[in-house]
Parts: sequence; C-alpha cells; structure tokens
Amino acid sequence: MPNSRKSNPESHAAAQAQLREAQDRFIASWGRMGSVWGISRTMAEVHALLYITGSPLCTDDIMDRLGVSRGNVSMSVRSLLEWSVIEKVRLPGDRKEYFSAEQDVWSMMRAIARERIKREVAPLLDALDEIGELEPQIDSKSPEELRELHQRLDDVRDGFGLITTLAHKFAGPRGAGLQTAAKLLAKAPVGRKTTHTAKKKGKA
Amino acid sequence: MPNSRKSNPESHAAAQAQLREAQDRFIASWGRMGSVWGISRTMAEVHALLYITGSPLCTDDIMDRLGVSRGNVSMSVRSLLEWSVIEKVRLPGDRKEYFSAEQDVWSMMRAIARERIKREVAPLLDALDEIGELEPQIDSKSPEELRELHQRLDDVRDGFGLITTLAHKFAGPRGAGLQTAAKLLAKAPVGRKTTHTAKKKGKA
DNA sequence: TCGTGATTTCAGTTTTTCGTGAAAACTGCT
DNA sequence: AGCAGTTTTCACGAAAAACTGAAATCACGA
Repeated sequence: MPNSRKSNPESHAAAQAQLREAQDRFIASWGRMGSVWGISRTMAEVHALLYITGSPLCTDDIMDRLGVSRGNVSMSVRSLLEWSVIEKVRLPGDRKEYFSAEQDVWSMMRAIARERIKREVAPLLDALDEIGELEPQIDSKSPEELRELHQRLDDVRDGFGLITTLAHKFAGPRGAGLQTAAKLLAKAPVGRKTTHTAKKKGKA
Repeated sequence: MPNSRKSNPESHAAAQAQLREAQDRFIASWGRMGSVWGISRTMAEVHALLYITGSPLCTDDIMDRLGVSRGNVSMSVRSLLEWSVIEKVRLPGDRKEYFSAEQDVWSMMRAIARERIKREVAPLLDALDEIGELEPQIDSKSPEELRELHQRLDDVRDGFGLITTLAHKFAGPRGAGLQTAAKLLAKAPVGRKTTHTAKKKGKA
C-alpha cells in the first residue's frame, strides 16, 4: 500500500497510532527512570505525559491516559508543582485546572538537579556539620583514631560541599548555567578518550 | 573533671565512646541517603562503616556492628564490589575475607557517579534511541504533531547525551577528572551569587 | 448565600522492596 | 577424599511505599 502523504483518512489514523505508541514508550521509559531516582513511577509518568504532549491537560485527561486514580494524580501534580517542572494553567471559561510542563529541556534539567541536590546532599551536609560539632576540640594530642575520623568526615564534607556550590552556581533557577557548563566542559582538554557506556543503536 | 591528655584510662574510654557516636551518626546519615538514591539502606551503611572505619572488616564484624543478617551483608558487599567502592582483602593466615573501602573521596565519588549514570541515564538513552527507530522517516510532510514529538524526544536525548559524555569524560575510572572539573568550574565566571541552600552550622 | 462541580485528603489496601535464617555450595587444609 | 569453617543462595516473612476510592473540602457562578 503506497502511502500518499497529505491527509487521507487512512494514513492519518496510522500516524495517530504511531504518535500514541511513541508517546507511551517515552512515558514508560521516563516512569521507569523515576523509580531509579526514588520518585514514584506515577509522578514521573505524569511529567512525561505533560512534557511529550506539550499541551495543557486536566486531571481527568491524565487519569484516563495513564489509568491511575484521581487521588494519585492530585498528589503527583502537587509534587511536580513543588519541583517547578510543571505549572498550573487556567483556561478562561473553564472551572477545571490544567497543567503544562516546562518545555525547555535545560531548564527542566536544572530544576531536577536543584531538587535532587536539595533532597540528597543538603541533608548529608547538615548531618556532617552536626557530627563535627559534637567534638569541638581536636588537637594534636587527640588520639590518632579521632583525628583520622575527623579527616575522613572533612573529606566527605569538602567533596559534597564543592559539588553543592557548583550545583547552585550552575543549576540555579535563572540563567543558562548548566548548559553553558556542559558545553564548556565537553570541549575542555581534561579527559582523553570519550568512550560510551551505553550500547549504541546496535540492535535490530 | 579536668581532662589530662595522653593516655589515662578514663579519657581513653570517653574518646572511644565519642568515636563510636560519631561513626554511628555518619553511618546513619549515609544510610539514610542511600534510600534517597534507590540503593538499600544496608548497602549504604556497610559502605559507610568500611569508609569511616578505615580498616578491613570481615562479615561478622559488619553483622555485629550493624546488627544485620549474614545474608544481607553478603549481598550488600557483593553490590559494593560491583560498584568498585570497596575491595576484598585477604589477610594471610586467616581464611576469612575482609573488605575495605576506597579511601579517596574523589575516586569514591567518581565511582558513584559512574554507576549512577550507568543505571539511570544509559537505559533512558537506549529507550530514546529505540523510540526514534520506530519512525524512520520524518519529513516536512509529516503531520505537525509528529514533528513536534520528534523534536522533544531529540531535545531530551541531546541533553542527557551531553551529560553522559561529560560524565564519562570526567568520572571515568582513571584520572582526577571530577576534582579538576569541579575546581575549574567553581571559579569559572558563569553564575553570579553563590547562595547556599543548606543552612550553615546555624543551630545550637 | 447556595449549588455544582472540581480538588484534596486520608484510611485502608495492594504492590514492591528489603531483610532473615537456614540449607546448600564452596574453599583450603590435612 | 573428608572435614571444618566460610560464603552464597533463596523461599519466606516483615516493612515500606505506592495507590485507590470515597468523603470532606474548596471555589466559582448564579
């Protein structure tokens, strides 16, 4: 069957199916990654749906498409709003709330990075500070073990501290920091060979 | 009670308790972070224990200190070995296996980063490639929606692709890449203000 | 203010992940 | 090979996290 372009009903339906399929796959992949990240699968899927779709959707749209409960959608959407990766949209003359996702990938990534730093490393740094305060004076007369302990704690603290500083500098809410940094580093003469871990398009 | 330094029994005991306390806290914090990362709490705790302790420990040492089962230690240790953040040590004249953690924070961080990229973004990239292959020919005659879809997929792919490339360049098994990059970026003139998210040592 | 439809909350249920302990497999030694 | 100590595996139970559905709450328009 030769596929005439333009808009005959048949190829239109086919295109729709194709679209659906691709969207669903993206949603599934993004959702799967969500679990690896410690966020719920549904939350990631809702985000994926809003992103890949590009248009504002209401609660029922999301429920129907993803097959999850109203409550679940409500909670996922709330978190997503806190992450600032989606926003509320109110259509005039409609009482429903609609949601749409940030469309710029880099600002999406910055938002994700920001949130992860906040959830993952900030608490650790706080804890390390607190531990450090437990033992105010360490001096050369302290037992070797204690000094080693402090050395290790400080090492970790410094490492994550530096990362956090960086992250705030480059992933702050405003500015194209992350992208700039990435491009900058990508060409910097530090590493040697660029070997990919992921298999590249190999399979049939 | 005035604390004479050197080694009188009393201050020695106190120092031991202090050491214990600090270690336990570190282990707890690191463990808590483990869950945020999607690795099991025990696995993170085992790693924390080996790191903060600095000395090779055997299965029973770990079981006793952490209060977890033999099986659990065995599995955690196996994963940690896969991550290359700990290694087996065989003491001559002892049939037991001992384990000790990578002591350099930066190479520890590189290992962590490497592993996370592998688990988190590589599968996503693979999926995106696969989705892209579903629809070989997109041209200007394709429906607008399909072209938008592809645009979005490509955006995500490019973003994460760049990040992956970077990560491999800087977090590869060998080289001080990460540290170098961090220092480099920390002084680069990109951002403006360095605002900390984490509260700084503020509390009593 | 009331009524209607949308949204949030939350107790209970399902699903998933984690951890246990004992049996099986393995290892180096005699 | 036989043995004693060590490590791994895995079926099962415990714990945690996610999800549901319906009642309660909220918000807009009349």
